[in-house]
Amino acid sequence: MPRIALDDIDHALLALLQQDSARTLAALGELAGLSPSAVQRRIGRYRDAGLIDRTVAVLDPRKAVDVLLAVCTVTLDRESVEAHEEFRARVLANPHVQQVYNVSGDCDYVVILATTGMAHHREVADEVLKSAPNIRRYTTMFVLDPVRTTLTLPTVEPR
Amino acid sequence: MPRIALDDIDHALLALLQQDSARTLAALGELAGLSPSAVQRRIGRYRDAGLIDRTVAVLDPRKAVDVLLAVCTVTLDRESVEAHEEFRARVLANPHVQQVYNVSGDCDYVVILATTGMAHHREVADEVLKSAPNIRRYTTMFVLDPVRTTLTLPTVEPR
DNA sequence: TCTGAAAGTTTTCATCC
DNA sequence: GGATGAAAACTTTCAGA
Repeated sequence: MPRIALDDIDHALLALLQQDSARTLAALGELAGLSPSAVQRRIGRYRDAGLIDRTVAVLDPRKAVDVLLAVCTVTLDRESVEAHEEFRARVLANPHVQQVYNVSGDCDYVVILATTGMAHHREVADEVLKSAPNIRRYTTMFVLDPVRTTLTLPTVEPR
Repeated sequence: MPRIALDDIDHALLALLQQDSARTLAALGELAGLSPSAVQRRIGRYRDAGLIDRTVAVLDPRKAVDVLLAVCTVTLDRESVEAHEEFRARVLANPHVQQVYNVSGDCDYVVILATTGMAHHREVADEVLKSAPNIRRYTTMFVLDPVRTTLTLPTVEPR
């Protein structure tokens, strides 16, 4: 699965697909200046290369009832490979762990938890963070307002 | 646009759609135990209620070339409504601001920036955070590994 | 190798029960 | 909620640049 070379049209298509993937091949072709079949071929290429990981419905966290989001920072006990692996396996096993980033800086991981309320949050946080091994400390910031929630990535701008 | 009552099948459908929205109505019906037309009606209801905000393609940040993610915490100068509004307008105007959360706790906002490299990051961070008004301080944690990146929300579990 | 077009298939949509 | 027919979209194939 080699790296895929992207031209200007690819960047346009990927931007469009990240905004709204429900458009038809014809509509995408119109916007990108390409025929529907050409658009389909390119999208197939993105999928085959793993560049497009999946297509999903995004819920509005303000509309979903009883959603509680929390941003947690996590510092591990020690920088051993085993501690990292154990931590990753544990958070990845929990479907309410929405996002996990291994970071450099003040902490080792930033984790976003998505639960259905404070009771649920305590349950998940306890299992994943509080009563878990290898964790030196963690902080919790509850989300008051999810101002923007996207996963949009830039594709390299052509020069 | 009233709040929508969800039953067990709705929760199953919403979970499925958040995992993979490319499935056909027939496939969804099979999994949820419903006819294709009933599935279509329910999905239409989610859209009308704004519960499903949009459908998007998700890129793999590890496969996308030259993607640099950073998690920033931001503390505003003062807790005035104007300062918050000014900050929100500025970050929302920038497409490389991937996520923004207003939080309670150690800081006021958690921001995730998605750029095409360090030069680009500096440019965006400078515009949005460094040379911006109303910001008392901010921290930057660069992402070494995006272990999990989803926007999956739980829908309330039926009792 | 990539594009565009046409034929054949599947899915979706709207209306009915 | 389920079923049917019409419309639309997608997939495949093929020929040209």
